[in-house]
Amino acid sequence: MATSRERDDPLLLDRQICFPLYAATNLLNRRYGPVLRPLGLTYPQYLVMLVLWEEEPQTVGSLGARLYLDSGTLTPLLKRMEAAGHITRSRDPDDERRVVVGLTEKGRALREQALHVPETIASGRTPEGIEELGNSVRKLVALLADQNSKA
Amino acid sequence: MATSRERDDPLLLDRQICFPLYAATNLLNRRYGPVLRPLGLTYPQYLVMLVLWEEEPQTVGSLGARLYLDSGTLTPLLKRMEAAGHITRSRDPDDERRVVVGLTEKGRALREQALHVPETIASGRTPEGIEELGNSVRKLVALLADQNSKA
DNA sequence: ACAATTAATATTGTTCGCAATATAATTTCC
DNA sequence: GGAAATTATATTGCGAACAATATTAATTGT
Repeated sequence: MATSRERDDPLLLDRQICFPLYAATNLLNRRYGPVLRPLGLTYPQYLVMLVLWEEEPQTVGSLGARLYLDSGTLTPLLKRMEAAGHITRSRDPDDERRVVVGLTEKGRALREQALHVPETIASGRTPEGIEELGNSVRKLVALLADQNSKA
Repeated sequence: MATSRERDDPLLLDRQICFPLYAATNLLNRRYGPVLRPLGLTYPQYLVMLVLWEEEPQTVGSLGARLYLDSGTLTPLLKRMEAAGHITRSRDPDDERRVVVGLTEKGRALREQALHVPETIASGRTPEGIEELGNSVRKLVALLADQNSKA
């Protein structure tokens, strides 16, 4: 009889593409934690700062579009960042539905310290072809985002 | 003066390898949700079932080692799965520190329905070289897990 | 044998992440 | 110009995910 360990079993954990992505994300998040803690940021908060350091101000919606997160996630996260003094939140006078997110001086200054983060994370052996891997996952993200938006 | 938009800025969001992994995981989780809901499973619960369908019973520790999760995550998750009737939890009589996790009949039967999950998720266009991508991410996971354990 | 150490899991507190829903402002369309 | 539809954000409720700590059982050293 067929067992659950057959090579062509579609449910083998090691055949799931999703699982290594899930595991890598958890492991990376665990690695970023101690590095970002001295900056007073969590990993998703760090991503918000990366976006704001590139372009500021942004609306909640534009941040969500860039990071693939919705307001249910962003609103409380941004409130915590506001309480920590990193960002400002205010209604757009021209369209009161929008909330405009900007950097405080403290938030802008934090960029200097954050410059060390990437190399700190990458210290130690970096796997072969990490650049190519990044590009492949970016394509996957684009495809998933496109398919999700159509569904 | 140097702006934050320079091509070699280490803080550009699009240069971060971590971000596409994070985004892909979120997008995939969002896609699995509706597919798994009829089975009464969340995505991490589905992963636990995949492991148990391969080999049963398992301890909390062996599940955590396989999925790169600790007891703080697994204990409440397994309790919810027990409450849902998918699994059993009991102390190992030979070593009362261990909690042994097994499948109920309902949990075993669920495998039939789960057989359709992978193809349902993969329906639609699959990106070029998805196999190779899986292997690359698996290598990254192995490296990260190794480095984290040594730290 | 028994105190000290180690191992396995559980608990607590905080922060995501999302679906579903609610609220309020703006556009559209007649 | 005003009702209806749309847009943008917020709220609620639930399920992860993890650090730090606690609890209990097994193992080790003397």
